[in-house]
Amino acid sequence: MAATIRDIRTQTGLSLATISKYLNGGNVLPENREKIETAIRDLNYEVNEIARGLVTNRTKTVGMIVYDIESMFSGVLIRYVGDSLRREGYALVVCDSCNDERIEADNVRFLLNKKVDGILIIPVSRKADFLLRAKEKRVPVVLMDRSFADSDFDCVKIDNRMAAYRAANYLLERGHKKIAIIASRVEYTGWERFKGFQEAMGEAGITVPEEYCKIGVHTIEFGHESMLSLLELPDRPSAVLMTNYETSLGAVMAVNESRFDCPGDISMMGFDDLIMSHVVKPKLCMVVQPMKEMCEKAVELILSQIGGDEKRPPIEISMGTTFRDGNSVKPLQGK
Amino acid sequence: MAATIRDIRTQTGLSLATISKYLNGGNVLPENREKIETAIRDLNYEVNEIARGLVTNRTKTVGMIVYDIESMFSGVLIRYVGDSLRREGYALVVCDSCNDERIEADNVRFLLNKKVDGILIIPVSRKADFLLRAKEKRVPVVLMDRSFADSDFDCVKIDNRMAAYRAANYLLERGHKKIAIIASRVEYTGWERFKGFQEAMGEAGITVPEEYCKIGVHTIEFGHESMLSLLELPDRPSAVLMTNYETSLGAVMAVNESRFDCPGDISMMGFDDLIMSHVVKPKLCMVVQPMKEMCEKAVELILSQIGGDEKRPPIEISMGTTFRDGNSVKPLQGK
DNA sequence: CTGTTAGCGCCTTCAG
DNA sequence: CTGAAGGCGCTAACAG
Repeated sequence: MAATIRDIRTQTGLSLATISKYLNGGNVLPENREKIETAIRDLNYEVNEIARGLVTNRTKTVGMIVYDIESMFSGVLIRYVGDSLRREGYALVVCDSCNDERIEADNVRFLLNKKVDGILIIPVSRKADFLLRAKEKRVPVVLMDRSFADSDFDCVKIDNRMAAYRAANYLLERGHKKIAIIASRVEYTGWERFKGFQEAMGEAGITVPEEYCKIGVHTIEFGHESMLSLLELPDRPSAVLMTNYETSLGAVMAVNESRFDCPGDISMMGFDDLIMSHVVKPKLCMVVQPMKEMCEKAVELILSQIGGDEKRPPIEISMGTTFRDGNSVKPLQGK
Repeated sequence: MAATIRDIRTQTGLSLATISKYLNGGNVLPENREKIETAIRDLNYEVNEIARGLVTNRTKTVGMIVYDIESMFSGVLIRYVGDSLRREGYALVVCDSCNDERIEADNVRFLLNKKVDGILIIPVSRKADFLLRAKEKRVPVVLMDRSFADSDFDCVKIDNRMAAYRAANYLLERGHKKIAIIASRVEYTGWERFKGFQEAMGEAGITVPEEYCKIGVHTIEFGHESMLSLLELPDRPSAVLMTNYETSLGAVMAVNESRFDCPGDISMMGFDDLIMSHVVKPKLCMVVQPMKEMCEKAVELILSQIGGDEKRPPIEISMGTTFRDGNSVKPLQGK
């Protein structure tokens, strides 16, 4: 049996209160402190977090609900979040929504039942209803990567419209006019990015033909097939913007398998500098999200909610993106 | 405040014991059962797992330690394990060892401290020392994907040697003699597979030249650069075996970027049918691991240990692999 | 600074 | 089948 606080009492002759206080960083006479410390060592004592949790109503555990754990993007977020949390002694319980709103709602219930101290979530649903229970129970929630139309939750994401807007302008400035896009109607981010793209094109006075707009899902497959069909178009675009990691990867593969050359025949601009870019040829120009910073910020927010007694208004953080230069975009003569 | 068992008492007039028994599936008079059930609904009662855990010494939580959470392989395992566990009401706490033995040992300590009911682990270390503490505390452990030289833990994996052995023979039977391999000296599986490969080649009376053996790490980068350098060899191999998902992916990309054609100039055989294969050209021949089954089995084992009172001897399950046919291997005229 | 005394919410003997 | 009482390991007021 593991040693308990009582065993320490019998060995030191001190009272439970004193020992507890010591364990929680209170002030104790140096002489007693000494005694306790040796007792802890002798007995191999470790606090029982469960017992502590029962009284403090804290579990030192936070839940993270991701839209799809098989996506690279989720994987990276889990990693950074896990790291940051761990550094503060918190465990991370991961739940996968499999891109399904029903499962997502279920995940929230599950985590609340497990008494997590807070929930980080990359939501699938576009409405916040399913988070109501968390709010009722006053379990802090932080949205990541995506937000709701009128959310009053903390949220950490990037400015998706702006990112795509700037990406489109980058291409426009280099003389491209026939620009296609591979985006998503399912994923919030894909949709936002599509709007940013449209905005830039609109301002440039260009109407994007329908066959240049590949709006589907953020998967490797979709990126792949979209790029293939774009390449086969009679009036081939001169540049393509892929709005996330998976579609970027799929599109690059498609081009490399084809008889076309990038950037010779077609220019490409991607999203999310994960592994691929260090490997793939050509070196892809891309919009880079500050993944690590996002995660650290999200953890900071959730911990501040957990620790904070006075509740503050929700904070929505929109981070900027950066460009990574490559050689996948050819400047055209025009302009 | 959430409702407690006491609130149910006041509403039903029954005693705590009766209610508790009901909650744990015991027999209760139908009339009382009725009362309790309506009270539960009225009060929105949910058992407090924390409190229950304190007395039963169970948390309904298991930990999973993966060697590297950014690897696709880990991602898939986490997914299936999480699913199976969840179905039984268990939460999954994920820890990333970042391929570092020190972090790995720390993860074990952390999980034990969090009082998980069991630990699933894809180990980084090749020795089991760091798991001793778990054994002392009688926390069940199940190894996944990799095992130790003399482990007495439950373990679920594939027969790596045999898988590679058969893969090599597949190539040999189709007349290939100049076969190269991309494997790993770091990852247990890569090393095992390398041995299986060597065995098959040895039996075929072929000595594999040193420059055909790319032994490094299981990363996309390594697969990529290895394939590039193999392609540049004066005496180019006619076929290459990649021993895991990441190296397969990297190698395919390398070939597609190069001036060589698969299977025209070079044949390829990969490992692990994750996403890539549905996308990539050519359709890759590969060794497929029964990921889902492995995970289900692992969960079954850990739960049986958790639930079982009498302890049984450790079980080591070695699953078979299957082939997925493709068109990345060209039969040679010889033989 | 230290000790005493209650619980946190639940389960589990025991009697009845 | 039901009820009463004790305790899981720890924290949180209070007094001293």
